[in-house]
Amino acid sequence: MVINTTAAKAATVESRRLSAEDRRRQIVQAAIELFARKGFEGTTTKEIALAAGISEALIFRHFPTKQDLYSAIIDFKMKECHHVLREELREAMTHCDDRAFFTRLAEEILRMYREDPGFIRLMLFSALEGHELSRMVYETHVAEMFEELVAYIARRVRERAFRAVEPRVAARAFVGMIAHHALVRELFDPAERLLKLDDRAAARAFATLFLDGVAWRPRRNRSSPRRSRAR
Amino acid sequence: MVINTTAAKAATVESRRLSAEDRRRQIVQAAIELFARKGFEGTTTKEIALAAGISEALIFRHFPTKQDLYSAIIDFKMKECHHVLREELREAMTHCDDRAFFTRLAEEILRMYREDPGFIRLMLFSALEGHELSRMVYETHVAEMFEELVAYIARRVRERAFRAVEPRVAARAFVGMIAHHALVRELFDPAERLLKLDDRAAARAFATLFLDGVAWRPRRNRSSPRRSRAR
DNA sequence: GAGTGTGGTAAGTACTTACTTACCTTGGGG
DNA sequence: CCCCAAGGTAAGTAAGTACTTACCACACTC
Repeated sequence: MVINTTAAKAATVESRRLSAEDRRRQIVQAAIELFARKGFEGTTTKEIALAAGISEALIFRHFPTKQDLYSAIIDFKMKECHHVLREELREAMTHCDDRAFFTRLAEEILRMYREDPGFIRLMLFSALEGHELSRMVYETHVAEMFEELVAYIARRVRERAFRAVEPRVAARAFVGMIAHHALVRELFDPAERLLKLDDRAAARAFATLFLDGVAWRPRRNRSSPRRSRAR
Repeated sequence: MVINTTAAKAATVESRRLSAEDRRRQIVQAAIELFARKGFEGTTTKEIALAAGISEALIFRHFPTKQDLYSAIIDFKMKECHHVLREELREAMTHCDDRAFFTRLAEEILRMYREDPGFIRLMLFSALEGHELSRMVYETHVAEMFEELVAYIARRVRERAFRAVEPRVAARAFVGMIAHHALVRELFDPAERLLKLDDRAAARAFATLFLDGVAWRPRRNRSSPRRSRAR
């Protein structure tokens, strides 16, 4: 098994004389981490250099300006995102297995937030600081996923499996439950004081809630007491 | 009608020799606006001075450090927030008018985001940059509102008006729909390309969705065709 | 093994930052 | 009227900041 010399070195000595491409990638990685933690404005090129274990000058050899480094991050993240819905989701869609579809979708979103919290922080910083990253990701990847979800809901409405809800509203509502929950846990309540819930249980609960609502309604085989559902 | 001299001047001449208290307040206001737009790190004391129409030195006469200015903002915002649920909401609660309660609650949240987008930006920047503001507001005001909502849902579950949902999960879900929608519009899709919806319609739609879910279920007086709601 | 191109850095530069100092200005009470 | 405390500022300072310059080191070719 032949190993790339530079890669081998990088792995062992923690970087000495990488190829330009490897070094660029390494700098981008370090920058992503720092921008996600402290924002673009809050991060200095010196810190990035330190984190990457190199001199500040080397950053500027690879990226003429700090802004160019940010642009490289955008390219990197735009390529990395592969948000075409996963196979099992498509399968649930074609089988009209709503419960499975929405549960899995929720799990996917929660997994994304859990596995790469830096990305959501990057997106938020980007949106707040007015950089392009968030706009680009939102207009391509997020919009694409959203439209697929809308299309599915619209179909289920046509098929009379769903009530006559506005598909775009329903889609926003469902994604909202999940994304808000994940965001709150990441940003505001990491100790989960207000709500402690593992991802699978959350996905199941939100999917159920989305499909059935909370208001009690009579089922065939039940007959519990019930009070006003006024107006 | 007797008018405070300094206040009168402030109103007309746009600030000349204010009282210390008035000046402090004015500086805090200017800082809030800038921190909300560009974050703590992204805002310079010079900019704040310019926005307030005073010299930089004056800021430091009133606030020893930039961080102290931020702390003053926290105090200010903590007092300003008065999130005890409004009267009409309490009324809907006691009357068990679920439809009205959840619609109004959604309207309130949407109104808050709409009227003071700066506040949510401040909260997000605070959480991302790791300052105290977001933690304090969340642990007091947000938690308080959340617990009231949880209590209401729990009661409605006991009364068999709601299915046996986990109240905290349901509360998170409902707030999530609304907050996510408002956040997306503020940060990612101000042009409302993915979903255009005025606040009243949104509140109504989300409340309905929360109460009834999307899945079609037979009603007394209807009999539409319907397909699998598998598993 | 001299030459050369590429990876890498130490030590700057010009400018900005949060924060100071030393000094004016004003209004209201004696 | 005059005085002085409190409001206000011009002009700093030291420590960053993004970015440069001039130079070194090593691998590889001829």
